[in-house]
Amino acid sequence: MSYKIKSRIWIESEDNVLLGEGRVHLLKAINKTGSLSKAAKSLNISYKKAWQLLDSVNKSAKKPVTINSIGGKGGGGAELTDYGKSLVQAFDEINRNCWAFLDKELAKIERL
Amino acid sequence: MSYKIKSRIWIESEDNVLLGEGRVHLLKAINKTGSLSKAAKSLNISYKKAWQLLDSVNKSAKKPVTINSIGGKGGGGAELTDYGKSLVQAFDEINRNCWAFLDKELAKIERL
DNA sequence: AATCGTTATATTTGCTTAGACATAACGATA
DNA sequence: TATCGTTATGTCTAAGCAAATATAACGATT
Repeated sequence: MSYKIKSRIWIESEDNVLLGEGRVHLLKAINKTGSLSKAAKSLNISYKKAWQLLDSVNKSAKKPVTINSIGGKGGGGAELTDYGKSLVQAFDEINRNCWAFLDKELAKIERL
Repeated sequence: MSYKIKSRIWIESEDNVLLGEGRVHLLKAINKTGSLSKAAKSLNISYKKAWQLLDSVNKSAKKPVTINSIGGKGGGGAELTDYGKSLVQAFDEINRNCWAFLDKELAKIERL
């Protein structure tokens, strides 16, 4: 009962990271705010870091994860593609399943 | 097929880390060499880092994980207790099971 | 009591990484 | 064509963390 088991999972393609917890948080924030800069602010990370993360996600994904537009109405913005939304959903599901799985496994330590 | 899913798991008690991959590597090396300093060398980490890791393990464990002796024949040494050995074994098993579990889950991403 | 290799611990040095700052490019709208 | 808020990118500084260095304490063996 007194121990907690924790995990971090991430998905790589080649040697780039496609998705991890930070990247998924960012994608969710983009979906909520419609803009990369607003998403960065809401997560309290610098715009640059957010941009680098998003760039790396789009570069290692098979299909575009976001559509980014520069200039125009409101200066531009970013929004998730359907593919991006389903990636986020799948990652969350895997993560939740992993936690549940590990919680069961932890018993092997508790009973020692 | 082109994506890989990776994970790191660790076990906490209160807010100290009991076991993680680095700590388990260290425990295995101690078991092999019979000494903390030799274990550190074999893992290419500084003695100080090794000592800090081991100290934190022993502080957060319910029972002693290693027996460390200072001075005496050969200057001293460190060896795993039976409890320590079974902790290492259990952690390895959980880790392997987690990998297998996640490999199956990855299909949810591949088929998007 | 002198030796030896170890555990145990503090201090300082260096390096990688994150953050702050600055600025260019863009295009719809007015 | 001037404005505006955004995306996109470079540079420089700061800070946190890892590594290197130094040294004390220890006790069986000789």
